[in-house]
Amino acid sequence: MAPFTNPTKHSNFRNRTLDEDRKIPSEMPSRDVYSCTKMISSYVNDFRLDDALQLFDETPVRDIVMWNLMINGCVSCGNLEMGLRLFDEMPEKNVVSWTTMVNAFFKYGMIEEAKGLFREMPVRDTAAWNAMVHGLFTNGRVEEATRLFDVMPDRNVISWTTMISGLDQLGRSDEALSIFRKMVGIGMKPTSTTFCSAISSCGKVGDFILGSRIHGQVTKLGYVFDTYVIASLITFYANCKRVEECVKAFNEKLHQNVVVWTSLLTGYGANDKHEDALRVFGDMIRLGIIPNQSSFTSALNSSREMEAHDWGKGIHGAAIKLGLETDAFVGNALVVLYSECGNIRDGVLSFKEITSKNIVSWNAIIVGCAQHGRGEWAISFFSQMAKTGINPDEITFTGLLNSCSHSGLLKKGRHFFECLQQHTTIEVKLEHYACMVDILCRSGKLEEAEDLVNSMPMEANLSIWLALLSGCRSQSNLEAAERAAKNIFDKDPHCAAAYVLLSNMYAFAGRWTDVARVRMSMKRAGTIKQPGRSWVTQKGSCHSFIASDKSHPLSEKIYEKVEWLRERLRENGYASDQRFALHDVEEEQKEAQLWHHSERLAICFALITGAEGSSITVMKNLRTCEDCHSAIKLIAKIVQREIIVRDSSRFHHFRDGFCSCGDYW
DNA sequence: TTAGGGTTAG
Repeated sequence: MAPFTNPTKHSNFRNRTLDEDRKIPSEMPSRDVYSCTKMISSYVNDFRLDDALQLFDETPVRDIVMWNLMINGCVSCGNLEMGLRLFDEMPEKNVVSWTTMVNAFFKYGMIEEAKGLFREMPVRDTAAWNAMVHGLFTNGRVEEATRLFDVMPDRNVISWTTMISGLDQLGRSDEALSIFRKMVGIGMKPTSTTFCSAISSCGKVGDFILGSRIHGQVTKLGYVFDTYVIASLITFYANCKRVEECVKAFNEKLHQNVVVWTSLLTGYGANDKHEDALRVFGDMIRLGIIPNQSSFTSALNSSREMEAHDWGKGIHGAAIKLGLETDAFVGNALVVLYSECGNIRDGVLSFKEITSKNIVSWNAIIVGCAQHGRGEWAISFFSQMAKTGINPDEITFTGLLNSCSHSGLLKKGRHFFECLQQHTTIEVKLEHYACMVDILCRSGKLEEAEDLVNSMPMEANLSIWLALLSGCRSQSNLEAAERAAKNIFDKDPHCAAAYVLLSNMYAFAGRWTDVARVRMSMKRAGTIKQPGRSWVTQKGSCHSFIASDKSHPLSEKIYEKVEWLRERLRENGYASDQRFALHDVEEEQKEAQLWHHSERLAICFALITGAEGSSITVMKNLRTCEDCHSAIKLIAKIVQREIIVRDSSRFHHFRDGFCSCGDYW
């Protein structure tokens, strides 16, 4: 070890490792309290509590600063008990010691203990009062915090800022802004911290005028280069849908701060500019700014919005390298990304990686399984969730009921609905009724479904009546369908889905006069049927098709593939179900029409462009027709590829001549 | 220039 001329006074600890430093005090004849305190502080910052405590124990002379630091160190390293023991043992306590302990209790959610300690304090300064107000806010006690602020003897700028940020963070940004106005009114000068919270509030309530005015003020005061202020400004402009202003605020200087970058990334996402968001994410990585949990969450959400499965997978890889895939926010985003991009297997794997699963994680996986018709998986996840002690909420039940509907689980569906109504305090909402109606309809219990709609405690909405109407279609019950349709048209005379369902039902029954009548009323109502559209996303580009579409650059090859498949299917004895063509045309034309449905064009596009043997994912805006459903089962078998189709309500996994929905959708 | 109180993205 290098000799020291005067290690006590002049040792320079910079450029040394903690362990090198560690040797110094024990070799010194009399330890300097100041340097030991500094060392303890370093250990604590590195979460090396044992080393900190050892040094603390070995130090013969300990002043109150060291005691206070050690208490705080125990608490911030997660050992409240030790902190409390030191607090009890310390020979003399000052106001800082008491405040440190009050904060410790709040940190662990021990509100009553914190309040008790505050009452016992022999002396309370403004910082102690501020700690109380802040602690109450962070534990959700808005009213108590406000009351305390009202009665505290002195208020400084920190007291006011605590109020503003506390209210803002608990969703009461309008009240936060009135406190801000009051503060300015009495002549109290806000600091950059105050401005941050006020700007955040402006964004949440959409007060563009006040936010811009504050922006002017912070510029004048020279706070505009403060990273906190910049990040708040970017988010404020994003919330106000002023993306250009976000970019302007960001471009004020070259940033190295991850939060500022993430604000921009998230801001783009919040304004549906997902490509820009992902570009920002790429720039961050190129510039060596290490993305954190939030950056990953936003980037994954943007990938999901773009249905860019391959990009999402790349971002997932980057998250794994940083060990962030186990984080709940990142993990939840991954589960939703994968399941919405048709890849429920990776959704489940990502879910399993999450270390601390929260209600959002459980809901994400249950809803994901529901969308993919994996009812049994969803129910099994639900039982696992119950074992962890996390209580289900209304989303969990929507997911469960949807699972039962998409997997045809009538008994389980009834059980969960009854459970929701009788054994929870969760409010039964319209969507729960819609799911139950769906379950009953799809199990052939049309009458019971109608009874349920008629006996509901609230008025049925459009989607409930539509669920019933769809049920009537699959049961071919025209009479009940007409009743449901009447209720729909009473509410919305423009409902395209209802016109289409009804007219298809008449066409099915060969009642062409009624078909014409429905089409006529649809025309009179000025309603236009939404055209069926299917698309495939590759490397962030969306290739979209409508029926008989010839606009794609690869159109010629796509139609060649269509003909090729048509021939292969015919060889396999496939006969198309021409009831789905639904037009008064020659038989041959009807078949050709079916072959030019958008999903078949999209599948052929994916077949000629995707890698050999890889699975194909197609998204569709409407429900897949039954003929396409049968055809795709065979196509999957012939080309030996998995074909995943997401229609308007769920995912279908076609493989080897079968569909995961079991022809039940 | 070693202890307690307020801030940014999701």
